[in-house]
Amino acid sequence: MSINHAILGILSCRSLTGYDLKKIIQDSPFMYWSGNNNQIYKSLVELLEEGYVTNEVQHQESSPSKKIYTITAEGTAELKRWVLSAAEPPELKKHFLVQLAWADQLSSEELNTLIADYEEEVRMQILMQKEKHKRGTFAPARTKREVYLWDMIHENIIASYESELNWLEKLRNGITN
Amino acid sequence: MSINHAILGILSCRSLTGYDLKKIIQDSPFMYWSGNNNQIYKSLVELLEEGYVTNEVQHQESSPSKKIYTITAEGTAELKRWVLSAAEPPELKKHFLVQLAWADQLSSEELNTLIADYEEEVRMQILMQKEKHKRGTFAPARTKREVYLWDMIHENIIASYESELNWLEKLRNGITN
DNA sequence: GGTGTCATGTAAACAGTTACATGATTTT
DNA sequence: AAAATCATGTAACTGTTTACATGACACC
Repeated sequence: MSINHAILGILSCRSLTGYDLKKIIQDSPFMYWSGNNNQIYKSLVELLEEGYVTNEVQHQESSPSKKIYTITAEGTAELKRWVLSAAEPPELKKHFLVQLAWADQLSSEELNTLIADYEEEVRMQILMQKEKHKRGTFAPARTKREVYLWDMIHENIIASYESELNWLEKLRNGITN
Repeated sequence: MSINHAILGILSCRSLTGYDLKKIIQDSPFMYWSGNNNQIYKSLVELLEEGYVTNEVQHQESSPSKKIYTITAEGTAELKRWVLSAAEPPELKKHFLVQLAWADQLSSEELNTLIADYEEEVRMQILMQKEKHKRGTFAPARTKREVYLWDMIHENIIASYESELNWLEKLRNGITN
């Protein structure tokens, strides 16, 4: 459950509430967790127990009270330790490939429709990612290098989908109707 | 839980035991489930209850008895229904991007090491995929088109990793040490 | 004598999703 | 009048992983 580390990362930029974190994670293209309440609020309790964050309750008139979470020195150290930890290969779960594997029972028309539907989905993802990036809800820019890294993260995601589109074109060309 | 459908797909090629299915799924590059016992044997019970498969117990001298599962007509119909169902976008969970997002606190050397480690991981994945493909434990080849589809599935995975390597090169070039 | 393969299954834990619950304010 | 936003949290379920359990045989 490394959403804890993602939360630590976000909190290393600025202090936020669980509600804020939830929105940031839901809107993020690369923090791939759904960002549901259960995950966020549980993680924050854990991080609190481990001493990686502290919180300050802020009562507000005419609004529910907030808990503003702030990273501690131990939290910052743990974040760095984790960032340096062993890189893992990407987890690529392509449901579509499993469908395609058993698609030989389909007619040419059905197969073409299936492929077209997937292509449509991929194009939609690209649009959504670009839209998210333009609106740019949350992007730290503490140094030039950090701005570059975040741009490259965005590019990575776009490149993945575009590689998928290239493959789809080749797939389509190879299917003799 | 669409591992059920993947199992139906495999059984549509030939009748197999849970143990066989486990090995096939574990060795498969695109059937992304871990293929642990719990998943396989539970799925088979479910598929049996739904009437999508039947099984035949085969007692063996000097070996544990087998249950050989065979797909039914309803199973074949369900498989086709699922193959035609709405295509989903790929699920790309890149742990590394989350690390990179908070990597600005690292020194140039540390960052380079992190990137090099990831590149190594990706290269390793490519080798493993190609090795799996060469050994080719399970690949249906009932028609020319099916052979083509399975080749393209393999190519898709390789292309994904290669796109990652291209991006890594660009990332490395853009980092001014 | 230890490890690996064949073959079945269960238990416990962890991760993740959807939905529920509250309650005030603001927007449509 | 209904829906969305702010803000917290819980409950129930599904999915997934790791580990346990059995037992015979084959290989080194």
